[in-house]
Amino acid sequence: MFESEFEEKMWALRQEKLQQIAALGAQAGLSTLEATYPNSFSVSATLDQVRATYEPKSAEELQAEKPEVSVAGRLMSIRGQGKAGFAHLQQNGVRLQIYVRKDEVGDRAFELYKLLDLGDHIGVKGYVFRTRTGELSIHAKEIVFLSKAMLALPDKFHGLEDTELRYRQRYVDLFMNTDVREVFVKRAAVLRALRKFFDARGYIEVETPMMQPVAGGAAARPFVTHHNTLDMPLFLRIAPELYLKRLVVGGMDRVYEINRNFRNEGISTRHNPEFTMLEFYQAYANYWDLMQITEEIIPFIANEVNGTTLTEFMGHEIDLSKWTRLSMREAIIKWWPAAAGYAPAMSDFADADTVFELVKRLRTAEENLPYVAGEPAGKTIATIFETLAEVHLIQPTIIYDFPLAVSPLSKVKPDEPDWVERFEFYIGGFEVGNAFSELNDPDDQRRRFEAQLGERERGDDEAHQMDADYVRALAYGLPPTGGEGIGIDRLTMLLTNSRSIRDVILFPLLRPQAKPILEKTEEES
RNA sequence: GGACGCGUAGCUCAACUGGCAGAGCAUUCGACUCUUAAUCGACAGGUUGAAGGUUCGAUUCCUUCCGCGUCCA
Repeated sequence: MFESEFEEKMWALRQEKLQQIAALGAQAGLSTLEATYPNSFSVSATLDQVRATYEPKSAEELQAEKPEVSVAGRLMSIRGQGKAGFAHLQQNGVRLQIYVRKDEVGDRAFELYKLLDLGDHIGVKGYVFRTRTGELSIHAKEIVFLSKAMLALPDKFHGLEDTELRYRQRYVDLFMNTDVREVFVKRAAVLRALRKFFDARGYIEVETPMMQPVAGGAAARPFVTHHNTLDMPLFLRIAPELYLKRLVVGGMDRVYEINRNFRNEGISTRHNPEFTMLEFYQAYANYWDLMQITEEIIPFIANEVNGTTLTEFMGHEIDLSKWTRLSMREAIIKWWPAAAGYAPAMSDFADADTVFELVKRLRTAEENLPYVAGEPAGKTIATIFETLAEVHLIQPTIIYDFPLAVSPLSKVKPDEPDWVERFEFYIGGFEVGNAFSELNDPDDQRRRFEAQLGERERGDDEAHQMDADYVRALAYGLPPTGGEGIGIDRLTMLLTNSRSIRDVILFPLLRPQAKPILEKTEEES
């Protein structure tokens, strides 16, 4: 069925128009298919190129030259004028006006012009000129029909504004809202800039399994699937981390991967179940080196994508070249709420009892702090940090030194065995990246996995699983290595001032719609 | 998972305290050979997200469900 009677009628009407277009084509010796759904059209330039070439020229210059072009695009506006008419073609988000006169294109082409609807694709041959109001246009000498829009376009002035419809019918969103197109052009520029950065520094781009027998490398619940022939369960990866470090063991000293991760958790303006992550690993580097690289790569990408390190995000002016570094403990102290009494001292983070005192003080201050009795103190500290500090981290900030308890893959600090050489960086009030000196002691790694299994039994289904083969890989010797992950969707949000992660993902996950959009059941003899 | 908000024509939106469901764009027909949110004239377009309830009467009030959004966890 159609969405409505309206759509069904329109579809039928446009089928009739196609038949009339076929009849016009037949007069020129074209078959019905050639006239209604031709399989190519030869253009001499894109609309963008026509603009770039002729925009600098005056009306007089163009009048003298009458440069001939052949262009194609989608009709986005049509203004009839009796025996003439104007229309706008759009291609790749760029519009160009065409001018059609019956006495110039002939009776048959003008008949065709009158059969055109908004959304149709046509080819136009003619010469470039300027209208009386100065708009660069193409004076048509020939019109070629290329493809019909069977459905009505959204309001030509307001476009498609309904958020749900924009996500569900991104194909409409993209041609109606050119700023949406711009976001995804920038997203592509982000990926290009990342590859440029790493390729120039001797990193090798690799692809590791998306389907893994053990989903490791992060704290998250995985999606489960099944391989029929092998009759085995598989998990969509939550991170490529453990495979990339296997590659460093294998002697690929510098590797990076840009690919999708899948996490079976909630959806929000910052979370989509599948998202794109960059991870890179560098042998003989530690987390201090990674901080250095982070402070280089973010401004580099901003410059490549936007031509500036300044970005406007949700009303904040952010300079991606100016960084602050704070340890996690310093950040908690800095943003300790006055209502919870005097700020903690460094020694308050030392053991479970003093950390629990902090929890009690925050509870009296009515801070909404998730806390599970019996959880490791380090986990509590990390939660306190997220609760108190995260929202303040608008300007680029590196938060370093994480509790061992929430970092099963990081190397401990030599002088503080409960803390690890790990940092996350925050921009715009959310986490963008995560990095650490990689744990490379296989015995220690095995013990950490076993501790995680304990957490899992305690009910934490995000705790890490045992990956025995990864431990075996480490046993062949992983050099001292630094590794980092950067969330590409979130980085793109920052560079495009997008409030929701769904605005930087072409097809964000939505619940299936109750009504089918267009389930054509018409019996076609 | 929780709180709040939204859902009316293909699109963008109205509809007062519960009283005949409307407009613009798009579509259809007509006029117009430099228009650009073209203009002018005429026509058509509705299961008000779904189901139930209150009421003489529900787009409006109530309940449940569906979808989306924002904030929180």
